[in-house]
Amino acid sequence: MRVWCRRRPPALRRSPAREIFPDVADKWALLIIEALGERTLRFSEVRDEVEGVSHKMLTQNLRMLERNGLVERKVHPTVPPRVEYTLTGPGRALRTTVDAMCGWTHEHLGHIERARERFDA
Amino acid sequence: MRVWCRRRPPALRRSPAREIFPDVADKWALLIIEALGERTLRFSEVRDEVEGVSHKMLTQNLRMLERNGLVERKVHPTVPPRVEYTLTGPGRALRTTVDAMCGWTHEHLGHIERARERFDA
DNA sequence: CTGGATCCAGTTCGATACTG
DNA sequence: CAGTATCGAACTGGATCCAG
Repeated sequence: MRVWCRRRPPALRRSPAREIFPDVADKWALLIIEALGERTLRFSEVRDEVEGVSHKMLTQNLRMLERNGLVERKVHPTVPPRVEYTLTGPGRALRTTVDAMCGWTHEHLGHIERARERFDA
Repeated sequence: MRVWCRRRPPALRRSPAREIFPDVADKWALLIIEALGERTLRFSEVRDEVEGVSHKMLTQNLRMLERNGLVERKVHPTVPPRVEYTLTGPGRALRTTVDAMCGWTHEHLGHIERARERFDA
């Protein structure tokens, strides 16, 4: 298994990875992954954790993440149904990079806000 | 300056960081940041580097990145005009996390493709 | 509770044309 | 070359309703 994190990864141009990228570089996808973290959450719990996500967006994105093997979906055959979502190994690996991105956001919040003020003037 | 990368960053819910996040967690924004890297590129060079980006998307996103202080825009008053884009400090910091995400994509490409086949069946 | 389907308002995006 | 403006097609996403 190649470890790309050490050196600069290859360009995304014309790469098959480029086809994956849009699924991953998406606001809702990343927020859902971040919300799940190490936990196992029910559909409604994820919805409560991810501020502002609509029912539709949540199902769509959870389905997409499941399709890509980032999230495991476990259905309990009860009534009412209970469906639980958990990050898979690769999903958790991606989460660490999302964490870094969230960390970056918090760290540079001030810089960004100042830059915006300057720009908007 | 708090360093969030060590521990898990705070939740994005109801945070001012959450307002920044959509700008950053965007396909074109991340691809542009990745394309710039440590280099200084002209508008047309960025366009050539970022596969499939339209003129309009590129201007919009470069403007947005500039507004957020992630990219510096330098105009040379020549004719024809020459405009160069470079990542700022925070921009370069973000790029390292984007690198990690690209690395993750390459590393887990196989897993994702297999998961997709399974799911689509 | 979970989730699929439908409708449609609003947005996005690409193409095109035009400016300095 | 870089950038803006405009237009229409395509898509997105939210609301709603129904089903298991």
